Amino acid sequence: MRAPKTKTKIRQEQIAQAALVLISRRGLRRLNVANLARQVGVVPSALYRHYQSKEDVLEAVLDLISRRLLANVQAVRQESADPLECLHRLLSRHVQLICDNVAIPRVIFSEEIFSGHPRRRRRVYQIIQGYLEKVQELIREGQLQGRIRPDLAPAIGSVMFLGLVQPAAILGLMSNGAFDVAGHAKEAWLLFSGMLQARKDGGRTRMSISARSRQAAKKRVTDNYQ
Amino acid sequence: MRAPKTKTKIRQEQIAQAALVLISRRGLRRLNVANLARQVGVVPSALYRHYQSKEDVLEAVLDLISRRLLANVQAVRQESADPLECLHRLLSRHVQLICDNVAIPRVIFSEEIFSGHPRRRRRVYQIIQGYLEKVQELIREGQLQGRIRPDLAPAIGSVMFLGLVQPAAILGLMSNGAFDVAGHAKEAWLLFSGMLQARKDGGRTRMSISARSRQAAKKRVTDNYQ
DNA sequence: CTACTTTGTGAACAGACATTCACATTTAGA
DNA sequence: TCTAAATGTGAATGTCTGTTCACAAAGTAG
Repeated sequence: MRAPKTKTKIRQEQIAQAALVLISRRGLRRLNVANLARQVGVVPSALYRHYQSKEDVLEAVLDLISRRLLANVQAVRQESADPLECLHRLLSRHVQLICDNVAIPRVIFSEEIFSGHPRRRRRVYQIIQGYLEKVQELIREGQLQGRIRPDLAPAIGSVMFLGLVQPAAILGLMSNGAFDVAGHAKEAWLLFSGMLQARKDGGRTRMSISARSRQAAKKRVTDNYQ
Repeated sequence: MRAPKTKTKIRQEQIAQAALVLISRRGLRRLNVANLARQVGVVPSALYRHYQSKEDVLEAVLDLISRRLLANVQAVRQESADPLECLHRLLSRHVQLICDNVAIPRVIFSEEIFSGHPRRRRRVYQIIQGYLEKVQELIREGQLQGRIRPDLAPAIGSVMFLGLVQPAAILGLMSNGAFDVAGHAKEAWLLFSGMLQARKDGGRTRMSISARSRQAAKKRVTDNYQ
């Protein structure tokens, strides 16, 4: 049976999506051109009309992942104006995303990335850094509003934020879903958010953070943007 | 040139070590029997005198990793009696270990594991769980001594502990060492240990934690051991 | 010294896999 | 309608890689 001819732009999208599905199902390791073609509904050699190599397909998959990650950031920003609440929602969405789409951690943690062509590794690094940037922005805004302790370096906080999900995600993958990722994230958030709001000294109430600290946070934001 | 005959027990150790070295250098993906044999100083087929398959070599590598992880736990327990101090030292040692030995995160995060034979995946899961167990014990002891807040579930705390290093380790891998793993761990520990010691209510000093909370922690220890 | 076991070697095999190419079919533009 | 470009197909190729096997050399027990 012959597959209907389809514009390259659309096929490229189909192929990337199909790859994501297959990776979710069987892992990056067992993603080969034959399976990918079958999933799309064409013959292996047809893929080469739309991508120059398997490498390029992988790159497209990375773009897909990046877009989905950043879409979550955009979504939570529209749902709430409170940075702390945004972070909370982002955590939930992130968990949801990687649970629905196991391919994401599979690809991000994959050996193929670490030891693969440096170009691909740099791409993944960019993706993670891009995501971290967004988290840092939220942290800075929280500091400006006095909802997050001003002595927290946003760079550290953002990586710790990732740390709330990442080990859990890995355990979830390896336990075949037995490990309760969402449950962990929920508990971990309670502790983490407590830490975000903690005061170094015990004297003041949560909302009356000193003006000097607020100034420091403001300065850091400015520094980071220049 | 012919390699000297060597007892299987010793060769097995050599092969596993060599594999770890090669994985550190070039990644699990590019570890093949040819390279491995060359590193050991024998011919490919010779490996099959000592291991039944490449799978088995990988298994031996996992054992090696497990032993090194647990050795750190044992070491810090001898260095200090204070559970909190133990955790701190464990963190430092862990960072040191994975920096010196990039193969460990490479293997643990590898796709080969997630999507490889279920037996291997279960083995890695066991290794991580074993490590987490030890961390949980330290947390429980800290709770008994009133140094760690009693309302923290050790299981959550232990996974969060892992989260202090894991994302950093990945960033370290992908940035080619540009990301400062040790620096992050240091900062993250300050925040994390603050969280461990935080009180839910603001009324008491750190050392006079309520007897009831201590009792709760004690009970959890008992529950977990039966 | 002899016989048996263990370890090492080189060659060869087999399967998986990405990629190429000549040819067929469909689409789009003039 | 005619032609050229775009897309799909089947077969074939070459490479990488784990594994096997018959044979050689070294150790070991009697």
